Amino acid sequence: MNFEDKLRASGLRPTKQRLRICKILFDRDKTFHFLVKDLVETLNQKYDEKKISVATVYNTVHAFKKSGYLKQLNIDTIHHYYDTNVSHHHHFFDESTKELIDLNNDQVEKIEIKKTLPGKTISSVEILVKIENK
Amino acid sequence: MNFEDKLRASGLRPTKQRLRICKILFDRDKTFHFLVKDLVETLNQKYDEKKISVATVYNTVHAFKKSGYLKQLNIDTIHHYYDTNVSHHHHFFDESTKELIDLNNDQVEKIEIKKTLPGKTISSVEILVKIENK
DNA sequence: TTCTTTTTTAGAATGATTATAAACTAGATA
DNA sequence: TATCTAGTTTATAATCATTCTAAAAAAGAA
Repeated sequence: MNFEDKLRASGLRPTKQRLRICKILFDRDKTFHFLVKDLVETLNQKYDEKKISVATVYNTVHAFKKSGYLKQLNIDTIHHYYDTNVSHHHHFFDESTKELIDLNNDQVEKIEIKKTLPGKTISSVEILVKIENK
Repeated sequence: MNFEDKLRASGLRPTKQRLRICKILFDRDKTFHFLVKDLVETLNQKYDEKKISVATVYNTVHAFKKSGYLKQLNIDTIHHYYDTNVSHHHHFFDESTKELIDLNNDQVEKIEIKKTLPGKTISSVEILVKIENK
């Protein structure tokens, strides 16, 4: 799916700013974890004729999250990461570097939750493996 | 361990304010999950002759966290929960009510992580089970 | 073009948390 | 008990990510 379609599928017109955001987020073959402030910085370094506003970046990220192209991760106390890998998977969080690393489903034994809660249904099961330097 | 000792063990003098915080946090037999803002509110409702300042509450909570009497949980996007249950365990997070529920180790099959990362060691493995109303 | 709607933007507002610096207290000592 | 000193509390300001606002700019249709 090209960027224009991705944008239109999210109910957004393919504007210059939004296409630039797409280029950075999806123009790669690997998973990409990012903080919005880093994304803004990257955009403004790359296209420095005119700075993109934080509001636009937030709006676009939210629209992508809503339409399922991004997943939000709350790991660190303050910052919220986004992940371009929206398939079900888990994460390592490197406490030394504050880096996120994907941990695929098939790299973890199936998790069985023995406790059930009446009237409730499980919407997701996520493992966070915190790691640090040996 | 009484509150005075708990405080002294955290390198804190047992002041009136800190004892009040202890009373609310540890004077119960069950796990207690809380947000700092709720704790401040509770304190000020209970002892309303003179309001306790947020700074004191944060300082005390941080000291307890540092000395291992509290565990911090980053689940919700904005708020950070603290948990008086510092033993290793997992959580349900009810997305409908924003409530946290403990999930003990023995209620989950042992998790095996097949992926290893060179130079890194695992410091914790935490499961977050998101639930919602059926 | 011209019109209407959507988008972008700078800057203000918000809300949790942290820092600051001055007033206050605990505990020790004389 | 009075005094001293270090630790504590507090109000207030500062910070930082995020959201809101309202006006200017751009897109797309007619």
